[in-house]
Amino acid sequence: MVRAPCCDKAGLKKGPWTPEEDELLVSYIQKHGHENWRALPKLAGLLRCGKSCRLRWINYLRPDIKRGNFTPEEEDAIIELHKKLGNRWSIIASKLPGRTDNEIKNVWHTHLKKRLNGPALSSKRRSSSASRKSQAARPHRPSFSEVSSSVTEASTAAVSGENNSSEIMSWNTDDSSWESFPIIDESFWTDPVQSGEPSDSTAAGGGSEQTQFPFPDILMDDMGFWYDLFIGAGGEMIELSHF
DNA sequence: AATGTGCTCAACCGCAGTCTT
DNA sequence: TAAGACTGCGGTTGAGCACAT
Repeated sequence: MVRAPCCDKAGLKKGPWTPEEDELLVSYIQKHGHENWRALPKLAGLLRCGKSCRLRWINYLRPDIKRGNFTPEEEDAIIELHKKLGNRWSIIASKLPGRTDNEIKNVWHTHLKKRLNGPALSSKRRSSSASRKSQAARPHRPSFSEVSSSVTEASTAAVSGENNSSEIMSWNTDDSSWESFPIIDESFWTDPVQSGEPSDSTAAGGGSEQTQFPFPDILMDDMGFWYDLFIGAGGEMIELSHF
């Protein structure tokens, strides 16, 4: 085989990422994208394996990560989707804009599972992340804007959290450019009008306990294929994909 | 104030599927 | 077609924090 041998772990750093490493990673991806994770750390000057870089980017440095606590609507969505899909966290995450599979997995194991199975949360902790007063002593967890603003201010001026912008940036690997998308704020989860009234199909069943929320709805067709629908801005149903 | 316990979450590990040569 | 490289996913772990005693 012509390819280089698999990840040589000797000398590669592990553990929490430093702000300097974050900056290197963001800076590199801004300029070159992330087509080859394995080669990326070397090219970016990082002593990390590609896997670690990918994880860091996907879970924390990506510009479209939604920060903050999970809303009750999001939690309900996770529960509903988990009923249908099981532990397919990446698919569940794809239905919750701005949330990562890792984050959802954590919330499920530490919070939602207990809410479903057992008695209410212990008296010691009544909310998950909401009760955390400070993250200061934790490993550095910067926002994308925090990292990228020190890299190239111009390219990230509209990133979430800055300038009260209503857009987030996303790297398009097809044409190696940044794309902007509307920010989905808290009201997205709580205001059904904003994202279009869900069709009757999700609310049908008169008085059923089925949660009504503006997420893609997972359905199974006659052939046994799962597919999902997303409620468009005008309330129309948009089929996204089969899986 | 000190200690113990439980919780959170960032990050790692290993596996499986896909891709490339 | 086979073999190895690469990517993505789910499970798990452990450091550090909050809260109770």
